[in-house]
Amino acid sequence: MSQSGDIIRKLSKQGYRLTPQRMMILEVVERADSHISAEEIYTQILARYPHLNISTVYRTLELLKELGLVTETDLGDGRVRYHSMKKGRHHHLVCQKCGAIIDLDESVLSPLKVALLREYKFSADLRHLAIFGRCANCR
Amino acid sequence: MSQSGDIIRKLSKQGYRLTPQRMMILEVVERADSHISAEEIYTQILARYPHLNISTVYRTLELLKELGLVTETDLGDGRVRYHSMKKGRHHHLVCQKCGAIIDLDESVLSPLKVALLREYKFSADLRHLAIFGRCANCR
DNA sequence: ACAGCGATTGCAACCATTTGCAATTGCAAT
DNA sequence: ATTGCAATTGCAAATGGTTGCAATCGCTGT
Repeated sequence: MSQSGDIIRKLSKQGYRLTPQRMMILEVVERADSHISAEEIYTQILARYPHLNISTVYRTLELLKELGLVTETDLGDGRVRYHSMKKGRHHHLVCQKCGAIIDLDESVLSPLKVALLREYKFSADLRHLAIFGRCANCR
Repeated sequence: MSQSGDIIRKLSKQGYRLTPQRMMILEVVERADSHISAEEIYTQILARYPHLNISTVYRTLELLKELGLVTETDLGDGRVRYHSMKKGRHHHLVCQKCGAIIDLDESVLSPLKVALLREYKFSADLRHLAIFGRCANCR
């Protein structure tokens, strides 16, 4: 964790405490192959360290979101998934028929972001979106 | 309910049954001032007609969504809200600081829809979106 | 090293929504 | 009008996530 120092500083600078639970949760999210659910984070940590409650996982993920370290997205499978911001921004197209998930570059949404800013003076938080619809094969 | 005929035909044509519960739920959604929650639909009907279960409300709303009669949207207050399709399409900008909700014309999202169709051959279902961020006053 | 205080955690209860299943009911054929 | 059967409902349990509160713990100043 060469980058932990940054995060530790970021936390303590804003008056947040560095607890073992927080460190482990952040570590699991950063290590994760890709999008990981709260339950998955919870059971992974519990296997090695039994002093953790699921509500702490949710509260910590909320904090990491506010600090801009993770993003969340709902791919439509009844649970929210989290993703380390360090691993790059992107979005998803989710086919409602076959379930295919197509990754989408951030740039596709920049015109929308610009339009909302210009026409409504609204700064949209389009960090990690899931857009539902039908893929090429399912129409 | 001058339009009920349409809906009744639409239901029975596809093998769905016309139950009193369904009729009342649809009626309440169509009558509603604007975006209404499942719980609100449930209690409104229960006041006059006691044979209704909340899970029937959810299942009926799911059906009405599939038939294109209602849309749902999550304005970030921990419950999903429903809206009659007959009352026009629109989207919402939700300010995460002050909670302001700005209504958005459908047209703002058409360039995105076109781009996704052209570049990804993906037909996006952008029926009733909530976009989160910061409004003009809160930046 | 220790005390004090506020931040954080665990716990249990709660909330909105979904699901499996048996009982009921709408509707088509008779 | 009656029957048969699949669609629908009600119920109760389960799911993912949130919250209030008392107990605990990290950090700052001594």
